[in-house]
Amino acid sequence: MKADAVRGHLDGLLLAVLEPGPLHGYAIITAVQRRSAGALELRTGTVYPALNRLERTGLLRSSWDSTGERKRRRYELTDAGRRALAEERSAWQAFTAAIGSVLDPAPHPGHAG
Amino acid sequence: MKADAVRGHLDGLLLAVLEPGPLHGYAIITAVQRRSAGALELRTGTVYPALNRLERTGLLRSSWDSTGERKRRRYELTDAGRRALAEERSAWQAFTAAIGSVLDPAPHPGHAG
DNA sequence: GATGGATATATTGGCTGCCAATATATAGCA
DNA sequence: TGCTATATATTGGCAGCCAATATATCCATC
Repeated sequence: MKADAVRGHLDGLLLAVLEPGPLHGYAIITAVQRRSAGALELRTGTVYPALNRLERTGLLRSSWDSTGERKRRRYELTDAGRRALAEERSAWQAFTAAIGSVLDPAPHPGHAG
Repeated sequence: MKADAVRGHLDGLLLAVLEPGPLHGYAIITAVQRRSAGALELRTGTVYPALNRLERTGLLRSSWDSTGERKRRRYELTDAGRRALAEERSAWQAFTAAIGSVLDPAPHPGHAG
């Protein structure tokens, strides 16, 4: 998978892995990696600024998790974030349909043949 | 569809619309638009440099079409272009599988419940 | 014969958005 | 004391597409 591949779809990825429940940044990275079977290896320079931005725009909320060990920032979806995730999913459907139909055109469906 | 959406997939689109037969640049743009049901509107500033690049790298070959009317440059796939198209298609499959599996994870298939 | 739109090709400058590199710090193991 | 994994953060760079612009022909309309 080429490095730049997630361009334009990053927000959806981050929101999606946070859907089941809160995670901290590092765990978000490993979750994306795991769920994509190793295909997507996001960089910290990609993820942390993005999380920050998503919090600024109200799609995520964060809190410092001090339950014991290392300091972690725990991110969770807001209601707006859940709505945005739904939009990202339908945008993804539209995107793959558009590119897919050019890449592999359906051979004239409909009107009997 | 956001303007920047084709980023990273442009070459595949151009190669794909040329698969059935040669086209000139303007027709390539309208073909992409038609095959995507209007979702993808490529710009000349996107397409012409890309066609040029694809010719330089040997995936396309071009010739000036002087059969009558307006001057047109006719592009067609080379053998390398056909191979590249096949690669673009499998890369697209891998890409959509990767993003898709993060965006809509399959709920634990296999190993019985 | 002038205007305007569709067809057709081409180039330049700019910006978005992700990556690579780098920095810092803790914890556990050898 | 050194190595690896965990954990967060920032900076600089640049690939790649778009917007804007330029040119030219053909055809319809006025």
